[in-house]
Amino acid sequence: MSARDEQGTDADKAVVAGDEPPSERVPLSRDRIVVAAVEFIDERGLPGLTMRRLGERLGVEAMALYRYVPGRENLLDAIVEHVVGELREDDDVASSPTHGWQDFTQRLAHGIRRVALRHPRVFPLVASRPPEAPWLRPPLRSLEWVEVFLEALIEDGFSEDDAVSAYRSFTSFLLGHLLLEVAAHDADVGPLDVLTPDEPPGPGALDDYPLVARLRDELSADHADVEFEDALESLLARIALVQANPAS
Amino acid sequence: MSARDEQGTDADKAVVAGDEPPSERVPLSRDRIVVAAVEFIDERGLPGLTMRRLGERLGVEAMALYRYVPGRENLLDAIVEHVVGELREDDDVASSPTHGWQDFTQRLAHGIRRVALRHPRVFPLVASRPPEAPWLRPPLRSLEWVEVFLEALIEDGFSEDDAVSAYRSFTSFLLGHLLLEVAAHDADVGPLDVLTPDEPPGPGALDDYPLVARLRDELSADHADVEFEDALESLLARIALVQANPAS
DNA sequence: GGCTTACGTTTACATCGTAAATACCTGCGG
DNA sequence: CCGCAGGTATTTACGATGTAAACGTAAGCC
Repeated sequence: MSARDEQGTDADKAVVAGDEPPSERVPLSRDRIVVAAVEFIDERGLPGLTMRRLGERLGVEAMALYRYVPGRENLLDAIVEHVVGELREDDDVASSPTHGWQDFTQRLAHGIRRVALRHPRVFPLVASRPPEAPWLRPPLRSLEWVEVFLEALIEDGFSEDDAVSAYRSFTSFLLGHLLLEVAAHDADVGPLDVLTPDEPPGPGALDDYPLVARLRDELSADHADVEFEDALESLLARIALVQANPAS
Repeated sequence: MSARDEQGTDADKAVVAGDEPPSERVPLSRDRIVVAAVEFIDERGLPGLTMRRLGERLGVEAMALYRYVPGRENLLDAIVEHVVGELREDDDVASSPTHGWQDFTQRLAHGIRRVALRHPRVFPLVASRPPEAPWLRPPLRSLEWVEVFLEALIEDGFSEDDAVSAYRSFTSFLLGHLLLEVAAHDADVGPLDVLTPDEPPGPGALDDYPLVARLRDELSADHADVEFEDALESLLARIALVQANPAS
């Protein structure tokens, strides 16, 4: 899946560039399908995605997709891979650590956060699809990133075990924060399509919960930015401790 | 799920066996349905749960369920509520904080972890069902627990804003850790039923990722217990900082 | 022309959630 | 005993979904 797969979306470009005048239907391709599927979920949510509707969006019958995608489950995997793959095109995230592990992991975290916020309705999929291997922990589900993460720490003097343990903390942190951030922003992985989110809880519903009632504004407020920053900083500080003090 | 449910299809037998002479068929009930559904997911995974199969397990046609449950989506919500509700029956988790916020939140965290580990295939549902209100952050999706959490902190001198912010950190932490722990232990929210987990990655697949290859044992190792402990402790320490120093 | 090959469509089927109508008690007043 | 009323479960039915299999169709090549 490398030699020929740039042909996907860019097949269009080649055509637009205008080599071949007659009968120019862009043929389907795995890449075009996946991209369309991501757009679809961004717009209408995961539960709305069906093979037939996706085909429709591509001007094609559902069954045509099966030439490029073995089935729906596989398509979902491909979607996850594609979205996580956007990290590679993020110039703020170095593909190899050049300014130390803190700089690198900071950038990596923010890069993933950008992905999550760009595709809030896809992210739960990234979070919950069963990983292919135990070491591919969401949301960092790609061998490349695991490798480079470990490399960054070990190069900076972490023991191997400490690097692995940092990797675990890092992914847990990202997963929890981003899943909740994204859920606040939008989400619905489960139910139907746009399903009205129920009226704001009936008055009196909070009567037995005075603190929640009193703090509901603050509880609903969106401080995701600074919270992410603070928690990330604190996590990295904690990780740094074990590096400075290899005894523990 | 204990005294009488080995029955299922043969509620008749119990009757024939003749304990209670007249009219002793256990009637269906919302609770029986939810309990059966949780068991079902525990055994066969979320994707295997269909109305028909659940009916079958209860010795009943699918449509019978609709008298007690408005539909599948509602059932899923009820499942989540039920499972989170198990917290109330956990004697190690105080229903109101009596030994200070640290003790309380520690116990709460461990209680939720116990729930997650008891129902690893249900937990992703707890994590990903769209919350009813922005302040009901998974996995603490119940007004009661939010209220008592805030109460614990505020009673111990936290400002209201600090309590809310601690609540946020706490839930993010739990969600990330438990989701990943549970995913390692089992999981599959997405695909079909028991779907073999693919053979251990073909040899040579890791050739380009020497660190991952070298560390794969450590990467697959299960240190969830101590990791959870350490991370929780560190989180609580961080939270304690802001309490001790209300300036920041 | 007639092949082959690539791509998309048609048709078909099992399974799903669920609406509506129906059948099956079981206890009641006559 | 009758019928009958209300609750409970079943039957039947429909539209939507994922996907297997067969079929059409068009382009390139001999």
